[in-house]
Amino acid sequence: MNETRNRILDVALDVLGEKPDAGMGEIATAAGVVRRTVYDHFPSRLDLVRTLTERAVTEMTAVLTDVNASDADADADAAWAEFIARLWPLAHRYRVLLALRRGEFGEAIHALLGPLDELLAGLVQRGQDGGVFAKHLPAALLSQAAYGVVFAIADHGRSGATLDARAATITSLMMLGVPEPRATTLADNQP
Amino acid sequence: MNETRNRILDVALDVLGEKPDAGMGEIATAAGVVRRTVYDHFPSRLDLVRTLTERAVTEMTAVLTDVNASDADADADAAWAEFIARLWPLAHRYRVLLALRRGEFGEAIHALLGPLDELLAGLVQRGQDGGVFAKHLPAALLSQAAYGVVFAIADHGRSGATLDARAATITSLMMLGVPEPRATTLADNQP
DNA sequence: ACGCCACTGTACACGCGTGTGCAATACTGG
DNA sequence: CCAGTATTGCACACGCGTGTACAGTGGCGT
Repeated sequence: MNETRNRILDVALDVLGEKPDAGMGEIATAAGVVRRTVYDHFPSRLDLVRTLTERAVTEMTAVLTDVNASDADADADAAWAEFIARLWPLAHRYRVLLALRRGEFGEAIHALLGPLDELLAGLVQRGQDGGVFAKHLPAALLSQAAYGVVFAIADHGRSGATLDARAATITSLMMLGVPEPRATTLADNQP
Repeated sequence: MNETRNRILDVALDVLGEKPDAGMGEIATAAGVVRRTVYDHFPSRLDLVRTLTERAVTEMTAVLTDVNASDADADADAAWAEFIARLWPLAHRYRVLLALRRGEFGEAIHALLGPLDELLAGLVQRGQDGGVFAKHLPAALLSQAAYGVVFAIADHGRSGATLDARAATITSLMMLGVPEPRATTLADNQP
């Protein structure tokens, strides 16, 4: 059934989130299904992981493009703050991507994440050009570092606490070069 | 011979730096030795990794305690800047620790790194108490995030370029709450 | 009732990395 | 030159995860 497939996907995200190198067996059991069944839906482990990643990229890209569209006129720091706020629930859910990017399928995963990386870099670049973000690092690196920290914080105490969302927003803004008072204000002005 | 042992250790650091999940075979070959020989020096893979980690912790701790001692009177941000500057060559060398911390021996490695983490948190705490570091995150988390970024940058373009040391120092200082002008100054005042 | 379909259960082949055993061989210091 | 030690070269056992094969079972709609 298609419901089973989605359940496997959801459970896999949880399981891999806790243990990135979990095997098909563990995932199957956690999904209340037999290993063989998982292979019926996903011919190989890579297929599973790829599907998961595509899902993540799709959702995150949607958020980022939406933010870019609605804040096209605002300062990049405000856009970033809104992005992180809306990204937060996803960041915790897909925190496993951090670990997945290195190891086994790193190559394949990295490729899927590529387009998102470019969007991110673009936003940071806009901020640097506008003078709201610092230029101690090229946009490509700085954006990676900043959202890497966001994911790292999301991985922390294991829950999507709103408190942490605030901290993640502030921290990432500061490392982007936004002064603390302004960063705090932006983080608190989020819905 | 003891020289062989050290060579294995050195090579293992390189190999694992490139590919954290490299097997004993790859390490042995890279060291110009047979797999069996590696096992003569390190009974298990964990022994090898643990030895490597202990070495890293020892060297890094030495740097941090030394900095703490010589800058006990200075502001924490200056101490941090000096710490990163002196840590830099090691950070690149031991960048593999980032990956090692998760996966297989994560537990064991984490334990070894514990004492160092505390030192780090202590320094950040001092900065927070002194008002030079921001308090958007508890010292324990903030310190982890900050030196995580340093290692991440060290892992980037694959060389211990001095330029990157500067960027790493600035970035970490800013996320600790140090305003950009001050962060830049501190980064440039390093020997 | 019947057939379709998802899922189960079990078994097997395969590759791969770990760790061990042991005889043979190179090397080094006295 | 000889002894002792480091290193080599296989061989093997083991565990583990992947991916496949195939017969069996349960539900569900028509």
